[in-house]
Amino acid sequence: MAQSDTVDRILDAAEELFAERGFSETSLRMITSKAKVNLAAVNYHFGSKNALIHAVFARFLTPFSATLEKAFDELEESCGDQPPTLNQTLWALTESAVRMPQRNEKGISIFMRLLGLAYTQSQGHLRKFLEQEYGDPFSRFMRLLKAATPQLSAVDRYWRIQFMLGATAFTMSSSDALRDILQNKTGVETSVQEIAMRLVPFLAAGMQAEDTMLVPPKGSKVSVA
Amino acid sequence: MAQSDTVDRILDAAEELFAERGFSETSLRMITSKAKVNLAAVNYHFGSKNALIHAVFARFLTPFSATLEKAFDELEESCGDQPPTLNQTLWALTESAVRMPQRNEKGISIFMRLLGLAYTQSQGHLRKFLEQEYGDPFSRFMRLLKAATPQLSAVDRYWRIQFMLGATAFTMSSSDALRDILQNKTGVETSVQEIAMRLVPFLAAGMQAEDTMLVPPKGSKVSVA
DNA sequence: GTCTGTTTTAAACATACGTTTGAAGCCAAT
DNA sequence: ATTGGCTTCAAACGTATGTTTAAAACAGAC
Repeated sequence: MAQSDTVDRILDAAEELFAERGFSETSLRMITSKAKVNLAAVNYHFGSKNALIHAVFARFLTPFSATLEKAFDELEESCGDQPPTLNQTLWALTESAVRMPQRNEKGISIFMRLLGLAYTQSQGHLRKFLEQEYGDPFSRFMRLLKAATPQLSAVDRYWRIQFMLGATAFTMSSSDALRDILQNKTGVETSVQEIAMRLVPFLAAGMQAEDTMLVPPKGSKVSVA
Repeated sequence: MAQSDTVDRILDAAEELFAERGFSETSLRMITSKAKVNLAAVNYHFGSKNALIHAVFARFLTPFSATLEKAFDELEESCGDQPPTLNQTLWALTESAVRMPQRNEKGISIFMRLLGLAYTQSQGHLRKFLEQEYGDPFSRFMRLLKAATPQLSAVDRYWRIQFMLGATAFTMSSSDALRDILQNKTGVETSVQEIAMRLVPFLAAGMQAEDTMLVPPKGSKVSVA
């Protein structure tokens, strides 16, 4: 609560509403009324709705990318001249995400959902903003992946990275809903940490799959182009 | 052009625009002007924008689910009393999708993107519509997956299916863009069929991953809850 | 206490949206 | 030629959006 800082109250409300409903589906009036501030406050403090969206991402992503860079530094150092393994790389990313200081109990899952939305909901301005602001740690992650999977051809690696991104972004972007469904069906509670721990082995196994299965089973009508 | 059927022209334009920009970000005015029909035509022929969205999905999904049911029938028959394997099940789905008669060269990739959007862009009405209309083949697919992965716990299977859906929907939904990137970087051409053939082994491997990796590598600070 | 710059407020603005209306157009059957 | 049922059309409706305005409230410095 503190001294009722308007800017933070707006960011908190926006973060939550964006995650629940998406960007275009969330109006400034929803945000300001949830934040209990005047409608004009958003344009006064941020300039525009798009700038507010950027600010929501920056508030999480700036400290996160710093944490991630540090984790990669440590990892590479501890490996000496050997490149880190695939598992180590994926875990470094996962831990950096999970261990981020969280504003509230929902914390990380809200942000995962936002990242997923950023990817799927093709808001040009957001894509450009993220690329420009946080392209470096992303490229570094890509370089680590390349070193960790030397057995893959460039084309194979390219596609499998897309598959990984997809599984992650998609799952995280609806993780709340998915968790609720599972909760209702089986009574099992699932934390974001647990999802991540299930996701990593899945991704690692897929990434390292033998492509002997590339040939369809006999009788299949799909032909190799 | 045939006899300039307004309904089809609207469906074509809507399908393409929805896939490009999402549902809320596509206005009826964009659709009708792309389709070169009057604005009121949508409400006249479909009743509402939501009903138009449903119609776009139904036009593809109805024949597809019929094809898929047939493919599952054949598969189960050819297997006798043995349940189909994971690979067979995934291939049956893939082939049904790939072999659908396509209206144009983009065909399937447009529709994959729409399916991805339907999942992420949480449009309540769409979710309800799809569940109600096409829940049966989906449940059947789930049952086949369950029979093909008896070694997995229900919870593991649940999450891994989500990961599969994610990798698929995400990759396919942006496959055009991804293909172009790869084309520019390496000069390699990739068809949707080829993507599918790379995807299936990835999914199968992830699905069947040993979960011994569930324990983080030593030195990790992530604890099992 | 007055002044100065910042923040908040209520109101309005301009624009875009989905939807509705009622007249006009069309085309086959009478 | 006239009727009757679809279909198209231009125009308008009501509502919601992001943004701007100008006055009011506030805070700290002098």
